[in-house]
Amino acid sequence: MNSIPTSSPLLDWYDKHARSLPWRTSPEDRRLGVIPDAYQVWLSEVMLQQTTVATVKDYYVKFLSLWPKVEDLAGASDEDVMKAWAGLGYYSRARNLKKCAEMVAQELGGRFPETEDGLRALPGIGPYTAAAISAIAFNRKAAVVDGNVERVLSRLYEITTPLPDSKPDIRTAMEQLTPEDRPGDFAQAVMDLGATICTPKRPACVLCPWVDPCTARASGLADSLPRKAPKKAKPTRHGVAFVAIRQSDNAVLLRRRPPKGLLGGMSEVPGSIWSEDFDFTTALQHAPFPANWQRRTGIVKHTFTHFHLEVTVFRGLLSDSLAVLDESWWSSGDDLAGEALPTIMRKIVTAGLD
DNA sequence: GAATCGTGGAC
DNA sequence: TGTCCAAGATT
Repeated sequence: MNSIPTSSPLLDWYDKHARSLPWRTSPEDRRLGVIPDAYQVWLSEVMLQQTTVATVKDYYVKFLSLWPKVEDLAGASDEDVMKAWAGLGYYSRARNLKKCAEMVAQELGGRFPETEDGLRALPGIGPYTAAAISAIAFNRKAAVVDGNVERVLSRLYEITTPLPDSKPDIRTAMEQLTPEDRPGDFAQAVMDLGATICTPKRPACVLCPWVDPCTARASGLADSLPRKAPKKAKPTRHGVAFVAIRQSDNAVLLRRRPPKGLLGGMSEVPGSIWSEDFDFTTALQHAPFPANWQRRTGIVKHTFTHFHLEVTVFRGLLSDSLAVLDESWWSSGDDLAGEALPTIMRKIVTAGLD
């Protein structure tokens, strides 16, 4: 055992075991000369940033159906894009997606740049996504480094330095490992290997095409790599939210969040800020208007990237339609279902309507 | 360099 | 129930 790692065994494995995904050009089709659509590659890669394949699939199909070409997406309204993205998370991706589509359609003649530098200049495209698009859509040699690659190469070369300090070494290794011939398939092969064989826990080393050259496998360290710097604890923030219900049609009062920051540009029900030392004695001061607000039993709990949230929900039943306040609107039925409501807000609305 | 920025599934 | 973490980018 302990040969020098090369791309060949992995590419051979990929030819047999590549996952079939809606945005992927299979190795067979590639051999037949099928050219991937850069728009489709870009769309999928942005959606896949920190998001699982299973979650992305339906959103990808929906977006491609709504906006088949980059010009279609560029011509869509910001609101429609945010509505279609609702629930997928990391909403700055959706804002940047729209900006990027506009730049490609209006300034680049509808064609995505082929180089990493050219791609990197577009909003929402960082080092990973630029390399992925360049390699997958344009068959250019680029070191595609994502979380899978970090894990697979940390084990293959037994890199014991904790992430993120080990990133430079991992990048260098990926640059040297990536073949001139099939850089896109190779990148996807490493990612498929990481997703199905070289998994974070209990890797299936006996099935791995790189088992021979894998030094972590030889030393028994595979399942303990990569090492990572310890994470910070999440504090818990509290707040209140108000579900105003128009009794005639069960419409709910909504408003827009500020364009940047947490859930930026998305819709919400009126409520307080969320803080660690929220003062519940002033809860009703955050209501959109005076009413017979009734506290719902149970608290809506949600966890964001860097804090836990516990929201106390109030419901108010309105017999007459009040004059709608600044930048607010009523929404019911199919309209409500299609609103740009992030998951936390859907939980709150559900709690209010129960 | 460290923080910010969502969500759902696996264990 | 809590933690991990998934095809990261931006500031």
